[in-house]
Amino acid sequence: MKSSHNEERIEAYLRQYQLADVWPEGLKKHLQLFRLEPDEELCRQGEKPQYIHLIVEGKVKVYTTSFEGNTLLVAFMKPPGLIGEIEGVRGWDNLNTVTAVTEVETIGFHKRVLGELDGEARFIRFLLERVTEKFYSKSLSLSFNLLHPVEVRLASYLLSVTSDEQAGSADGVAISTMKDTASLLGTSYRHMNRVLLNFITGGLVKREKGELIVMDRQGLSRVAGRNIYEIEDRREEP
Amino acid sequence: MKSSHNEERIEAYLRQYQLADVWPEGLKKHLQLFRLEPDEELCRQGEKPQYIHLIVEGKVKVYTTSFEGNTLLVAFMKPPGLIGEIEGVRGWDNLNTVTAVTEVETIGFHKRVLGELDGEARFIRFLLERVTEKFYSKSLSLSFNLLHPVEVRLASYLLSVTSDEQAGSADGVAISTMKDTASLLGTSYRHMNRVLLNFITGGLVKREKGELIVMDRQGLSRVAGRNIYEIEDRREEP
DNA sequence: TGCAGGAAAGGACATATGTCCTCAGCATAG
DNA sequence: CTATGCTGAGGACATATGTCCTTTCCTGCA
Repeated sequence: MKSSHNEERIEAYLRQYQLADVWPEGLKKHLQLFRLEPDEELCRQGEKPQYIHLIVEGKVKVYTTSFEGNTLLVAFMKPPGLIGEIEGVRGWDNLNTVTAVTEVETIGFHKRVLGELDGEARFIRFLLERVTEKFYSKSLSLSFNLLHPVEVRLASYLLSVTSDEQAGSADGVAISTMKDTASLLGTSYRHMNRVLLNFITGGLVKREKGELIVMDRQGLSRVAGRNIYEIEDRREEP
Repeated sequence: MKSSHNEERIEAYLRQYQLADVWPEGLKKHLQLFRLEPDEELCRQGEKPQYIHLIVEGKVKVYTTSFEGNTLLVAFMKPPGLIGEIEGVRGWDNLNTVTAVTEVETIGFHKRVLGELDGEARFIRFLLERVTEKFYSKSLSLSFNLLHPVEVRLASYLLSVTSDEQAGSADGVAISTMKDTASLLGTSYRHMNRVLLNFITGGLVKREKGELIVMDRQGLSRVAGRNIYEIEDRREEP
């Protein structure tokens, strides 16, 4: 993870996401720009968090490991998502592990700065709104897991890890990572394989020298219902 | 649901839960004391929320109904839990239905008052902390559901609905409500019955003229592992 | 008294998923 | 080139859970 202080780009991002007037002036001088390669770790469950990050570019995945050792996919997050704010506010250790799926850029500041912002009602209000939003997404994604079979979750997952970027072209997932994927989805590798076989039979995906190629996004979407792992904006009601 | 303006009791409660200095003065004159009988509804999923409630007495259960019609137990909540603050902050409709398990008292204020508190950093900060806490509990309880069989969830549930109050004495649950219970636990009545049969065989509970009697809390606890539906305080790290 | 109808219990079977094991293919050391 | 060992695919079986149906029992009403 590399960091820099490129102020223009930071400013540009803040403006892009309309945060320029929410973030207190006193905070701005502490902001850093971070950059991660795919698979790089932004933070790890159980460790003391150092920075609070705003994702401004790319996509990360958030997962958690249970006491028994199972891992569980919590969410994918895209701009303008916050990472580490809950732990930062509470002084907890990280609840989740976050890794980059694509190339990622974040704007971060050290959690120590949070202490200086106690009086900044506006910023705290901003945090509050983000946390409520996250709460909602988490509710949604976990009940999604609870209420849908692996087939649906896997379809949803495949759509998430391969989406947009090269929209038209065939988009591969390394099979070597599929083992982790299985546990991320809360199932066994064996079972995922079974489900995968169905997808292959149905022409939705195909295996090709160590990669999994999505052939039919439409078809996968049909299986997935709504692609619930993605965190979207939720409109406010008037 | 009955409401009153008994200021002394409200004050006493606020002091009891050490909230007297957090809640802005301007808010205090809007506070009302609510009282609910068992099974009474505090709020219903999908409706526009009117009040934000602080539970000061008794226990409520929080559940959600999915698009497909399955209901899912989200949590039990005891003092000093907040209800409706997330929806209130965001202007959403209620995400969950909340009903009283025991007799319940809450301190509530109309959500309209929230708008007047925008500048009250301290109170917003208070809300923020509650929401993060809730976020944590929700994470825990939903992954609990996801990672444990019905047997464990049912044991946990039985401990929750019958707990403390009459600690020693046999404590009954109406079987007629067990159908709802099944769907609250995210399983079918049929399956719950199967599990129940095991409990009965094992002497953990017994059936008796329309009631289910917990015979062996110890034993149930052993099955439940940690009784996860209860929302406890989570200590902050220094 | 006897019957319709509903609630509770549980039987039978199907499906979803987990665990353990085997087998084939490939890579790499010797 | 062959032995060794790993990785990925998939077979066999067990378990957890869902769906549908039948039986039993009670209750209110004709």
